[in-house]
Amino acid sequence: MLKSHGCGELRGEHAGQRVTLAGWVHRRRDHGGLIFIDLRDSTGLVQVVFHPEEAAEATAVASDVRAEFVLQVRGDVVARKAGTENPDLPTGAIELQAGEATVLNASETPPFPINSDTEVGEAVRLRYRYLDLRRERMSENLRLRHRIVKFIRDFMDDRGFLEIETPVLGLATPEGARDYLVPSRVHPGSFYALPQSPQQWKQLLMVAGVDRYFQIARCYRDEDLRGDRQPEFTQLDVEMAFVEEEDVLVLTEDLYASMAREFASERSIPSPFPRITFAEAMERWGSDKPDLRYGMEIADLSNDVRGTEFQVFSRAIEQGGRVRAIAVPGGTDTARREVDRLVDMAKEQGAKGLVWVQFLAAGDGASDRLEGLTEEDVRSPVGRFFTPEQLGELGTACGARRGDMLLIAADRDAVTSKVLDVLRRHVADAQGLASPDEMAFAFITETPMFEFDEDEERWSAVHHLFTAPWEEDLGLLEQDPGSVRSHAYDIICNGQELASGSIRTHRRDVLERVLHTLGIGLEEARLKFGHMLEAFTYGAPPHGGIAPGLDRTVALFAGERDIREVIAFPKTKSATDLVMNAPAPVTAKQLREVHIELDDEAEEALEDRAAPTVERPSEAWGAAE
RNA sequence: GGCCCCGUAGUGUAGCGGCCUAACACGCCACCCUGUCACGGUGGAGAUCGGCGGUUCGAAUCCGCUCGGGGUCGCCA
Repeated sequence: MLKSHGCGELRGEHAGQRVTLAGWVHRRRDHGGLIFIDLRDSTGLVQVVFHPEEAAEATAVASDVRAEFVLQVRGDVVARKAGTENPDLPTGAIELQAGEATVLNASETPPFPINSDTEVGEAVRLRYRYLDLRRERMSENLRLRHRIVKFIRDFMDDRGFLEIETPVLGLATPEGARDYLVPSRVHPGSFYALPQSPQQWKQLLMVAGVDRYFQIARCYRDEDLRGDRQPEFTQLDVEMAFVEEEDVLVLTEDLYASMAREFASERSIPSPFPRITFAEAMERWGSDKPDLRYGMEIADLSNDVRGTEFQVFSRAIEQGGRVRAIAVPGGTDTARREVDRLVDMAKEQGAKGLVWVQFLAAGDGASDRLEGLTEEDVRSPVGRFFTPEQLGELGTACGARRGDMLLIAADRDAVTSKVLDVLRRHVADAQGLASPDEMAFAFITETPMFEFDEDEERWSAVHHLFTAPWEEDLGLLEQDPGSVRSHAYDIICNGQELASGSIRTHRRDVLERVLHTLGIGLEEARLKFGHMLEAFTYGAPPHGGIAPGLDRTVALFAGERDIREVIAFPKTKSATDLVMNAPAPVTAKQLREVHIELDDEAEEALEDRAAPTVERPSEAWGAAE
């Protein structure tokens, strides 16, 4: 080894020892004689002192060294002189008196500072990801991710789960996301698909008699990206045989509660995790993944406004919709411009409009209840349709006080839910209502089995087609698919879905009826799912599972908003890798081998293909090899 | 695929028709400084404003296209 200790490991008790360290020059403080260097490696930082009188050669080396040079130093660990300790540093009680120093490698000045957490543009960070990962925040995220993965492996192992790898080269699936395809050289015209998840493999493992399976599995989806979506991401894939919904939920709660204790002991979690049905979540928050850290629940005002002459409300109700609202605390202070913005946001979500009512704050000491309101106490575009008392009653129904603002939407439930959910989250964000010290876990259960796809005019599976419908709803499968409940469930936290799973249909007859409802004919089913249908005829055990998103889970514990911050080498929004510059064209020979021909669009795109925007000084260097 | 935002020295920002011969901070280079730890001091180098085209007497500033990054809706679980 080129070093005897990690830089960050040294403590007072090491004083007097002779050690060898190796690491990067984090920062250099040259006093024109005496030189201090903060040496950094994966374990942390330590201060190295170079005394010109005691180690002239080493000091000469130190004076030529620059940021990010790789340096090896041999010397004595000494307690710092009284008054020169640094309490901000774990190693601040001691320092290394350099005896010898060797430059193991020089470094160009990095494109952005490694030794400070200055904000740097995404593109530059991704282009030089290996340098970005050297920075404290990123290296801590990598470390946390490792600890979480290790924790999960130990946790699953303790409970008798077997980690089994499944193929990456598989079969394209007709349902769900777009597949990444891999052309076959040996079978001209045929393609593998990268797995969107190991869903079918893990169910086959259940048929194989593996009672308890898990895998830290990479999944691939060729869809447009977001801050919380990458083309390749990682799931903790879990499946169990001979279980019911309750068993999976209990395991999942145990896992997340344990992780929260281990990695976020300072944050509060609910115990037990609330169970909320899908229908209740939509009713109270308009979302299947509500942020439960704050209130502003949706109230149904339909009965209060049923007979109103304000047609926006009455007509919406006549047409089968409802009038629903949330009360924004302190919303009366909202500037007119911001209120207009809320109206625009509502329209973007498909609402025809948004009615708002502001209840002006009462004078000092007066009650803030919505009683005895006068014209002056209320501000609203629909003021002339309602008396102040009527508006006050609407407000009271929403739990509003004086000073608050009602946001009222009138439409089909699908629209009002979506609109009020977006507004609720927006307002909470703007007002900082969500406490960072809270992790509001909850399960969402009784998810509908199907939803109607308006575009394709057919039913599609909300979770996926192997999900088991409720036994008591089986009769509705053909007549009223929309009201069939399923044994699909999600675990959510702070407005994010962390995992979803289900009890599967292990019976072939039920699976065939589900396929029928989805409009997948027997012939097509045999072609795409024949292996599953077949496997289920050989004594498939009842089984079910769940698949937590690992990236989101780590991001949650790391306090990161964006899963890119917890992935070592993420891709940009356009699914490119800025480090390697992938994807890239391949040679004509490679294309011929896999029997692929480019169309005109592809040829044109290759001609216009932009040179890398960021200069690559190292390219000439690489080309010489 | 639609809509929106951004693109100025190495990094982060300012400038938003002529005052820009492009400013500031950090970084970088040189010199000075023996106890600092975001060390300090003095001096200096460094961008023609992502690219292309247009408007204008005049463009970093306005317009169009394009490339790249990001957000959002669709898509995706």
